[in-house]
Amino acid sequence: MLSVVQALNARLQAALERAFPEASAQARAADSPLDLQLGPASKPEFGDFQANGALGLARPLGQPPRRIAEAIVAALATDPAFNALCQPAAIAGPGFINLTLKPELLAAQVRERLGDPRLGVEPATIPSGDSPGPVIVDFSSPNIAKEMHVGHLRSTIIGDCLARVLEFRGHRVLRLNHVGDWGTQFGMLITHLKQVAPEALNTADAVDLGDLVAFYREAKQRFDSDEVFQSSSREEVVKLQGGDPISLKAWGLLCDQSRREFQKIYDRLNIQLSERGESFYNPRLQAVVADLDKSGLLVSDDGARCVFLEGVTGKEGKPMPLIVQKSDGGFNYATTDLAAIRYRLGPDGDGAGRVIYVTDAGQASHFAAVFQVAERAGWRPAAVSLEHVPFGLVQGADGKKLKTRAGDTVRLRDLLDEAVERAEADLRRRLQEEERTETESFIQEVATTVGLGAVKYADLSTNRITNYQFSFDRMLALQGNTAPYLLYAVVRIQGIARKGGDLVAFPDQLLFNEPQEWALVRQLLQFDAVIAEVEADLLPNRLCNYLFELSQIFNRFYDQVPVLKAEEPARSSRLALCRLSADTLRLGLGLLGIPSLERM
RNA sequence: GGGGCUGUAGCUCAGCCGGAUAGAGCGACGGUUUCCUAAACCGUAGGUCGUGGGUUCGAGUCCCGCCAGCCCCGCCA
Repeated sequence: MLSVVQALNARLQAALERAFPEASAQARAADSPLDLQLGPASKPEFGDFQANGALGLARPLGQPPRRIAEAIVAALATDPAFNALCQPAAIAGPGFINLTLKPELLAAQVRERLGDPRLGVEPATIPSGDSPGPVIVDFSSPNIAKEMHVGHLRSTIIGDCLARVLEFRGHRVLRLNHVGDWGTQFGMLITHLKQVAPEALNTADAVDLGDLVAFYREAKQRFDSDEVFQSSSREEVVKLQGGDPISLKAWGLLCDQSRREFQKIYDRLNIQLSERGESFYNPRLQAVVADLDKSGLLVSDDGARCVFLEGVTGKEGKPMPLIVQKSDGGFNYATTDLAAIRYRLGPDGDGAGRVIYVTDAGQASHFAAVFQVAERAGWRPAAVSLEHVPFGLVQGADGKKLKTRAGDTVRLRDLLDEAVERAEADLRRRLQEEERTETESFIQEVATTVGLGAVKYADLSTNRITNYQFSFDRMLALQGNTAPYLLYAVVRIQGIARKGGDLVAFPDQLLFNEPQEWALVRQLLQFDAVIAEVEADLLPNRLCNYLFELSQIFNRFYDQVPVLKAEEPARSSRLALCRLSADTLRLGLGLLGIPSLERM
């Protein structure tokens, strides 16, 4: 209904101009045009929209707000275009203007969306002329030679959802997996493996990933305590970076092995990603430093080469540096991130129009620093935005970082297994209670969809910036703001279809009489506005919240208004609401990365 | 010491550009099934929006101070 909002706003502006021509002209001349503050109604009884602007205009116009509202309402009353959209505007309280759309208009809007695969969501407007660069979503980013753990959960799920929403809007999206596949950790690992498990370095899968993780831990320990080991590790890094074939082969084997493990998780979660790890930027690191030097930003300090940040002071009020080349000549993650920005924005690289980094909130200052340097180096074209999309920690029931009972980090694989197992146990218990019999493949499909969907939904449904408390019991609960509740709403509609409801053919005119129908109509028509919001604010919980409310409103409708047993013409119109509800829920869930079910 | 984030019902959380009487779910208590899957629906109770100031017609929302928790701060990522 965004187009309706736009039209309405234009009518309000016109009414304001006619009611207060001098003041409007003056305000426009002063470059601060009067605004009637059109927004959604805060309560259903106020109608569809409300304009709050009259209150704020009282002072500049020197009149009581109610009289201003009256003048605007009077102007609206004589506007045919307004009258085509709305019932007569009403003034309430101190000067709010309440607007209610005409029922015919709402019914026609619903009719238009039936069978529309976009459900009223406009494709992103592509500026004419040169083709716009892709939107890059940088997410997931596990480390080679480590297993994916709960720390990768949020980035992976949130990043995928944002990418899906942007793709649906019609943007070209590059989903980049910036895996940690380079740097000192490989020096350590390779050096250690040479001594304890040399076969791992020249034979694929000679050791399994779990062992590799253990070797990694050992290597790290030796690195921290053994100076000889430390220096041979550094030599190993130099060899690797220099392209030594033996080191490169070993590195390649390790990466392949990890990659296959990651892919299992991504396949399971149905997540597409293009790997472009840190190593990709290795040949481009030197140029970063050279470029910063050329633009006069580079300063040598204590043997390290760095850029001093503006507006960020450390101890004793001195500006903080961002180190881009260590005193030993090596590069660090800041260099890699800068090289990535330069490549992603540059005409010889991706030429991106928007770059989104989905990483934990702890890296906020790092990204602020890196973005600032990129900015000052002149790498960011004016229209391009670099956005850090931070999220909070995953916590256990104790409010601390989620760990296993033994105190280890939780492997993602185990976490997903447990979600599916619990969903399966729930389902089997329910089947027994209801004396239903279902095939094994049905049980597996439902358990998998519910279990994985619950994990995703729980993560996406809270505002990502806050820490989030992980709880299998809550996310798998059958009622409340959970994946199973939403999935069930879809299933109920499928039930209507199975019992003979035609969800395909509809009359030209839809007729609604019941308040439950109108509530559903109004909610269904908000979909495009919600998608626009998610695209702008990158907050998936807005979409979750919308879908939850839609499910609630649908369930109320389903409970209180008969569909199949209704007489025509009500029956067809109600079936139309069922159809649009199902399509909206399925599409919405799909954008969250959650497939829907026919039965459950 | 500097910076960031958070603080809303017993618990978990929403709250958009500052708008009308601050919302939801869970939990608690009470009700609804000859009817499309009750994995649902309806109702009741529950609040000093951490705290003190300020801005204004109006503040959970904006600004400043303070308190509490978490996170980051030169050669790890």
